[in-house]
Amino acid sequence: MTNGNFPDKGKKEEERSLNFIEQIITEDIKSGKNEGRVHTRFPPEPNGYLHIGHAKSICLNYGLANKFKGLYNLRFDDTNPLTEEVEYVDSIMEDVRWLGFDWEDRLYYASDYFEQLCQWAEKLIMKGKAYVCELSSEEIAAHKGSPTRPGKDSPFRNRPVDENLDQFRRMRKGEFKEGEKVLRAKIDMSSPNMHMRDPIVYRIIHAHHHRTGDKWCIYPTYDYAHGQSDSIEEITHSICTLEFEVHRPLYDWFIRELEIFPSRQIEFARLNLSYTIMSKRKLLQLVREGHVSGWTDPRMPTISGLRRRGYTPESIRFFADRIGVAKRDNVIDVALLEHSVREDLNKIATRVMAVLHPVKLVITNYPEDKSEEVDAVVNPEMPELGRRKVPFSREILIEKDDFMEDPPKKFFRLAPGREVRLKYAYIIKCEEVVKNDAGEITEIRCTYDPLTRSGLPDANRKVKSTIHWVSAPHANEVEVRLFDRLFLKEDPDEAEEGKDFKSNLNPDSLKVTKGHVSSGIENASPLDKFQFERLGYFCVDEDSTPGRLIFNRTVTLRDAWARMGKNQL
RNA sequence: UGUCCUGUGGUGUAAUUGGCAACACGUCUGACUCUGAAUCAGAAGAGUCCAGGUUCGACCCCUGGCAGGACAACCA
Repeated sequence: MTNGNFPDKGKKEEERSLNFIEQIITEDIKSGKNEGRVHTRFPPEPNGYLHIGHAKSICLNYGLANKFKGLYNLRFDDTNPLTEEVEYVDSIMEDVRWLGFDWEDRLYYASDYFEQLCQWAEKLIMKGKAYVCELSSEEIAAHKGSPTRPGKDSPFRNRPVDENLDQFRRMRKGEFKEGEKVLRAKIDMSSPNMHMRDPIVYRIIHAHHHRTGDKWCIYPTYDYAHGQSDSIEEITHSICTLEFEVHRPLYDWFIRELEIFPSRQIEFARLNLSYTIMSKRKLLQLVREGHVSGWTDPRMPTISGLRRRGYTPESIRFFADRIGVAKRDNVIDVALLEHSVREDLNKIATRVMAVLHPVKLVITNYPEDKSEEVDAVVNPEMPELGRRKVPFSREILIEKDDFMEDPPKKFFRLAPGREVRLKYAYIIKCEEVVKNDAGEITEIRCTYDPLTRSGLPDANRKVKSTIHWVSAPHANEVEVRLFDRLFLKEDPDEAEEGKDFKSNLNPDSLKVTKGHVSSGIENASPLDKFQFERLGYFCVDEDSTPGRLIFNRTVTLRDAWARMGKNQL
């Protein structure tokens, strides 16, 4: 895995200062902790698709291991059979692999550790550090107190060890109903840290698990399973997001009581992106309620959505690298993500001319029966890819926006009496505008100067701008999906009273239109990336059929003209 | 009226035994241009949450505030 298109990255890596996690690891190595070994892991729960926030975590974990010549594991945190599915397991593996990370033979599941976890639970019981509690979930909550009020002991707290052991084994055998009993760690009901108030270790769930089937009816909770899984895999640095900071004393408590390998938990601030939601729950809601076409909808911040949108793994890794790692809450400007793709796509995307909002242009002094081929570059950033022929004829289509009947001073595209260069072809001059009864422009009539054909010795007369075009009789018709941000507000959760994030959904986040493309896309297949010159980057969608290509707009090009308009408002 | 975490340009991240704040995105100029892209050159923008203290000197150390966030799921 390289960042070939981002040359500054690898070069400056040495000089770049370390983030706080790298500093911790550096110190650990220096002090000889874990014999200098570094082993990280990415532990997704298979209850949804991975999103760009996960990408940050994946790049962090795998990047750390790479940097310190260590190892990384992929581990599914599958301790809740109610919400987890194989569909998610599969998508997660695909996404991590696509991002460019290879876990080799280190693919694990927390569910593989259920037996060990259960043995350790018995160990806690025998040490008098865990007990079976028969309070209802409401009663347990009530006994828990609040952050500012201490809790009360459960009446089952001082059960004898034998009884606890017997009860727990009967829980495992399936003798009880869900919610009837739980196993709790015996710590401190008056701890200022809520997580230390006799947290639940095992609960009864009579449900089919995607991997263990019906073997188990008791399942470990996150707090109990996660740290122990880290320990079993001898993870040295267990990196997670900030909300688990308050769990760390409990994480350490289990490891200490069980006397097992001491993994160390380190927390960092999760990624937030402007105009984007990152909550799996809310993303699921968008999917279920049909606001998007699914988890892979190109407007979704999911890895699979971004992939379908036309993002490259390189661009996402570059982005993850740029945003940094720290502990303070942050909101990254979505413009940085867009900058990341543009930077990569500029270098790799094949150039093609396409007109999305066409208006007919007739070159009146061009012979009616003639057509020719002009010479175009495949990608100016990679001249070695060679050149391509583009058909040209008397009738072409140009972008509506590239013509103005009564242009302001700053507009230097086509207008009556003005000259403009047709990219790769001739300089033309607008002579006449034809309108229909409604006053709409139906045709622009121009003359061309045959001596200005690109490549000719006298072709380089200065004109104010160059526009793209498509020969009307040769145009390939395609479907184009123009995406815009899914939410109108920078913080989608900022909604009016009684409304939620969905009230900020952008009604125009998807516009479907017909595109007319010149040659160059004949052999395109899904995920192929193009730049439609002067418009943006586009990617072939998987919904394409042999007869009809569908293009997704990944991002527009930066557009100084559009920005001028924005500033005037 | 708890515990823990965090506070540096618009945004994000730096400043590594304390030496008057750097980089990226964004913004704005200008050059170049057969993509109003890319590229190149440049500019504006923070005096580091506040108040004390230690020190020749503090973003960095100490004290006290203030602000924001996390924690009361048999979710992870």
